[in-house]
Amino acid sequence: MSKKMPKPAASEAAFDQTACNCLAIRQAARHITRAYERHLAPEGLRASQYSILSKLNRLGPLSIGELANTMVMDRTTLGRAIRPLERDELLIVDDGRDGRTRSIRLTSAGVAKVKSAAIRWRKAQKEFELAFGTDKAADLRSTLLRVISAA
Amino acid sequence: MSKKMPKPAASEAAFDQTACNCLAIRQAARHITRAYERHLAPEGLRASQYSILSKLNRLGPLSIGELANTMVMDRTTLGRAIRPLERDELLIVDDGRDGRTRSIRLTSAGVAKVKSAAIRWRKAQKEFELAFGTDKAADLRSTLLRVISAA
DNA sequence: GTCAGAAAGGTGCATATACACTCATCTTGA
DNA sequence: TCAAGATGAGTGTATATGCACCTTTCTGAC
Repeated sequence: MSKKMPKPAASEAAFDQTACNCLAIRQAARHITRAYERHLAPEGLRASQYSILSKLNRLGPLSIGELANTMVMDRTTLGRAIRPLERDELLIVDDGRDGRTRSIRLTSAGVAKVKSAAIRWRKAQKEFELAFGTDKAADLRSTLLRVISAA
Repeated sequence: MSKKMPKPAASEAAFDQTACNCLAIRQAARHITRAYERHLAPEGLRASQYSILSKLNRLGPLSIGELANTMVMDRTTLGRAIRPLERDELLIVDDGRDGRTRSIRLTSAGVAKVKSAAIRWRKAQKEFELAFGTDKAADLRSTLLRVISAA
């Protein structure tokens, strides 16, 4: 067997229990999320909440489904994720273009929150890229985009 | 400003709201997790549950803290994650080496579950690597390991 | 031996995540 | 016009995630 081989042959790689792509990315995601959330905590925002506000700020009002798509998130997950933000009056959900669709948009408080939280986000981003490398981070992001579009 | 520049200068990259490392990795993690969980669903296992069982199978009995560390997971998260597995009698938690520590180990049903689930896992792994590339996947995993150790 | 601090774990709380299922609305073809 | 299928969203359920705070147990210095 290949017990002592440092690298299994490519044909065997898919059977190496220690080489799980899913575990690898989930671990890294947990790690990075914790780091970013430590920075965002003073604003009372979780990482995904900041992402949602930031997206809305850049793209303008979106439906539940549209926002979920841009976040690579299940529609039902997003539908619940916006509730704390709605409760805190950072965004408003009202009727969309037809009777089925709902439209999510930032309030002025939401816009202000994005603005102040962005300062924290930048620190998190800088901290990560200082340790990991700015170019490496850019490469990683583009790789992760390919993950989403490829598989 | 640089509205039409396809790539902001490196010095500005950290301020590009669309270049969030945290969002990028969380999106990709959601995407991959969904794919793997679709394969694992017939076994009644979530992705992290399979990871836990697989780790225990390879490493033998571990304490809560040890297992949490190897999973890059908070201790309290893991402490709760094992409960469904304990309930389903795939693992057992008993006393560890001293009065504080607890020891988690697979039952024979747990070992059997890892074995049957591994077949599904292999299919998920193959499916992903077929679309993304086996070598690219190996590169990605090593990059993600550096993410964890670097930042 | 005792007490301070470290170490291991558990609980309360809030949010994150997605599937199966259901409901309401819209669109389209007959 | 109206019924079938498509589309958008909400609910029920179960697990995932980690912080703040707490208790128990251990370890060392004295």
